[in-house]
Amino acid sequence: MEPQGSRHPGLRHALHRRRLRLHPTAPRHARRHRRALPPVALRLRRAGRALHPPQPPGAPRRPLARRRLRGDQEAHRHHRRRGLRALHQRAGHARPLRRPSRRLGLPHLGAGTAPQEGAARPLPRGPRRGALRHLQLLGGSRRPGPGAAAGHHRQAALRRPQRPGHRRPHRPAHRAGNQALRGAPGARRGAGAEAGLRAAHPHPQGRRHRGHPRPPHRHARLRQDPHRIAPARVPALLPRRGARLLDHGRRPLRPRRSPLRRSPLETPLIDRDALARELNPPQLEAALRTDGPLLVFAGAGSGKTRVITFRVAHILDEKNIPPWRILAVTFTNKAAQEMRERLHRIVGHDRARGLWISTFHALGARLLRRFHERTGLRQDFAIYDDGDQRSVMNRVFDELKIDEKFLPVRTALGAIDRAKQEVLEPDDLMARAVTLHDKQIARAWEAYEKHLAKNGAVDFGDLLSRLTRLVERDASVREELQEQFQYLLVDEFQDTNNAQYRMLRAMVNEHRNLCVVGDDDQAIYRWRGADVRNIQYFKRDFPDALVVKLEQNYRSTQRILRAANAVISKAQQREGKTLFTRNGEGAPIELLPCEDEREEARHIAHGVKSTLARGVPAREIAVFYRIHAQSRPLEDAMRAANIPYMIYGGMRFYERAEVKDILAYLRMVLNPNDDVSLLRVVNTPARKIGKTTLDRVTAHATARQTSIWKLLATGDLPDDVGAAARKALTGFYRLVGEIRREAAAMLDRPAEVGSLVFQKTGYARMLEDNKDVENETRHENIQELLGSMHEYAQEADEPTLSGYLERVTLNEETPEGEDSPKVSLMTVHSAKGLEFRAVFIAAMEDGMFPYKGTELGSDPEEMEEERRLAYVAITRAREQLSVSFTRFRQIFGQTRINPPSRFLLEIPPDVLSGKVPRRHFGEGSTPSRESSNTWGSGGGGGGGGYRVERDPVPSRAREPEAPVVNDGPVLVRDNPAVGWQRGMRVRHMKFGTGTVKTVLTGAELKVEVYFPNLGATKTLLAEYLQLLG
DNA sequence: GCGTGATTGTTTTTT
DNA sequence: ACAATCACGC
Ligand SMILES: Nc1ncnc2c1ncn2[C@@H]1O[C@H](COP(=O)(O)OP(=O)(O)OP(=O)(O)O)[C@@H](O)[C@H]1O
Repeated sequence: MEPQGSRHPGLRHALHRRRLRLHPTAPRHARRHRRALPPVALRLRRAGRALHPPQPPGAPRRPLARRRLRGDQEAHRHHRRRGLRALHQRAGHARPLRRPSRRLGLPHLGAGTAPQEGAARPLPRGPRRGALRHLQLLGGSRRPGPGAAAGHHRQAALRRPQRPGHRRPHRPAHRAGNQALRGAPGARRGAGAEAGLRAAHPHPQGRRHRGHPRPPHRHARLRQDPHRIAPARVPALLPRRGARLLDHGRRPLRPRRSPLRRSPLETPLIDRDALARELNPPQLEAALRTDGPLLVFAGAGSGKTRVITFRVAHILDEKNIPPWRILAVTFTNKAAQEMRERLHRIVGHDRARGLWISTFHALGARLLRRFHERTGLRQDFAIYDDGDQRSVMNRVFDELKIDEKFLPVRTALGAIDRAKQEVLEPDDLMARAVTLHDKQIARAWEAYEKHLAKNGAVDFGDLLSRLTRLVERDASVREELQEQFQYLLVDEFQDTNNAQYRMLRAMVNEHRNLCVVGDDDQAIYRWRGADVRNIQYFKRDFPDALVVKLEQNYRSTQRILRAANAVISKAQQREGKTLFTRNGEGAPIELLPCEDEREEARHIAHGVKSTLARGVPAREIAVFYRIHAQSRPLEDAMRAANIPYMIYGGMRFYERAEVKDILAYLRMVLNPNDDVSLLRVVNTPARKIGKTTLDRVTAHATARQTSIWKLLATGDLPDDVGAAARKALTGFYRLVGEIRREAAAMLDRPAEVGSLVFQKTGYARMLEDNKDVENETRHENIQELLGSMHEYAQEADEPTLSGYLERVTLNEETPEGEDSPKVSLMTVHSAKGLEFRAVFIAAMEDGMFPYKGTELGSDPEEMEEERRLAYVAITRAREQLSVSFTRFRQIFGQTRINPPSRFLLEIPPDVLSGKVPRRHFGEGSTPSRESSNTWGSGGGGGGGGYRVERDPVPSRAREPEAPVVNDGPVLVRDNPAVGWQRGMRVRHMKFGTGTVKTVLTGAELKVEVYFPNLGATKTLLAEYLQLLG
């Protein structure tokens, strides 16, 4: 297998690079340059959006009149008025997807047979769709894409191996849930994982399992079942949510993947019987009680999302409510995507079309565009990301002469963001400002808003606060929305903030059909302003709400659940809930003690390999870490082990300078008054427009209360701008003007505009002139960007440049999915809501996970959130969970020595494969090199533990650059304080007593010590410290 | 105006 | 470790 990896949105994808033949840089070669400029052979593809659901093959595009759904009529009028301008969000449009008609290797789904929400099914395999699409592209029904990018795309597609269609067993492959591993679900029912749980339910045997009666003891099942379904034959064994990740969110666009998609008519309606089959009694109640307020309050894996999806299905199918009257929202893109996907699966693409399923932010963007004239925004307003915000704020600070030392820009922006979460305005902040600091913030905010307005932009926070304010204050908007949205549903409600909750409350109409679903134990976004108390507020505000509790977990093994429950039970404030499972005991949770993070990564890679060897498909395996910075060694190890993996988040593709440059030009195409974008690119490529000139022009623009562009247009430049600079500025003005004129006719083809920009601005030339590897990479990245635009244009209903830019800033762009399954690497935060058969959690150490809250005097709430995060992490696992921790960890340029996570110590020993050592060095025992892998009690313990053979060659971490790691034990032996570690009490002759915060290694052993009486942390040589107690 | 080398922070998690 | 910013010299 080819090593491959990808990062999304900033994808690293070596294999793909090769396929694309964009350039021959070998991954290894490329990697060398990653530091400076990660080589990104990003293959972004426009992901499926429920907002723009596809149409089945051959389905005629619905007539405009019908597609133009109520709520968007107004927007549509605008659209007409303004031509093709920036109208990209409308319900219910679909571009016909060209794909082969499929035959289904499925038993007939009888009427009334509810499709399994989470269940994947065997699918017929036609030619690869991606390839097909491209072939058709070549066929020329579409205009040729932009230059090289499109060409590469096409060629790449052509070159990609075309696997022959696989034969699928003629039975619905249920998801390989922990239960039901043998009893194939009833064909009749098309049921999923829970099939095995229902004694009453018939169990027609799958071919493979014929003759294996369901074992009487569920217990034994997990461990015993040797009959894992071979992954290769059952691609349908997708992780429920992981599927989205790995299948790259295009599922909704891929009807052929769904067995339900033979034709819309064959997607069975979700009638009461179907519901009753698919849901347990409390779930059923929650799904059926469509009217009035409802709170589903339940632990992880209890089927909350399932309730939402079936409830929507029920509203659609039984109550015949048109889809555009149903709004389902959550906080993260992933959760939204998940709902969307599941809904499409159970209800079919056709009936799901037009549902409003989105994140709060995307909803904000969509509605603000629809009502833009009520808020004084342009319809195609830009959305500013962090960097843009910072650059606006820098300018404001210059203007107001605020000293960054006194008030860091990030502090100001943070305060503003928080204020926006509370739907406040600058005046409110000013009114409650006490200190000069507060006042400066309020002043800065005011100026900041002026700049946004002038630039025709909003920031992330605005998407929420402006919409909330609008709905709360503008009666006509409110009425319109209340009229439109008859049913509101919120997933992950515990992670909503004030603005979001208020938005919901304002949008709900007199019927109050608001269903919220959440789990206080999974509240992990407090740091972003989310407030779990919204659950309480909901009960207060809707006292007659039906509260449904779900207590059965359908996801995890007994052991995993016990571990999770143990960790969360120690949480300070929680409502408390029961959560049990009828699933099997499962394998012990495997402990992987490691020397350092490289070894840890190798162990994990090894573990992943064995898991794969056991037949668990790659897409059912995930590695979690607390922070992105941990991903690198993991990636390296995966690559070294030839494990296909995919990584999420981290350094984003769209944050790369060259990409942002092009995007900035594109924003200028839409709105040249966008000073932020202008300043970004005015001298890129270099045009001899220097800082001095720009400072002057900027100041002038501020003084004139106008945009830089307008100054250029009128020639109203400050006197002290010299002739050369003037000329350069005029040149830039002309250039952008020309581009804009040319682009005007192709705003519906973003990639062409992108290509135009790339060429005309001289950006392409700049990269070609100096052909070093970095520039090649940049070039490649831009090609990828163009490729993603092209994809977007192909798959969006109504592609617009503004629509593309919005997708990018809202992070909705998802990575291209090769069909090859991949192991997922992601942060725990991104994992929320997903589930995997096998999960590896890295760095379970105090100081890494929990990452925060371990220091003296830190907010206890931080630790609480870490705990909940640990709960989330553990509960993602269905069958197998491995946790690792290291003795030495190099992170942020330091080597730290952390004890194993306190959360591990709280897990009952009987669910673990071994003992968790309390600290790294046992009393008196100086770990020697050869025993370094067996400190603690090693991973031997219960079944499933494996030992990773020691690398005969010393790992790089132990080579010269980190001699202390090598000699660690020796140094430690030299010092009476055996084994320094965090949390130790020490005395220093000057500073008194303190607590060890961090153990650093270098030429000498240093530690960071916090001295409470000083209120400060000092870095000291360990030899000056005396160990207490 | 531009390129360089030094310095200085900064590194959680997401929209 | 690393990026972004700054100071300096051409
Ligand atoms: N009644 C049921 N019968 C069979 N399977 C079920 C049932 N309810 C839920 N499941 C399955 O259990 C798993 C967890 O469900 P779901 O994701 O909806 O839970 P959740 O409460 O949203 O979890 P989380 O809070 O962790 O996001 C899914 O695979 C789902 O299909």
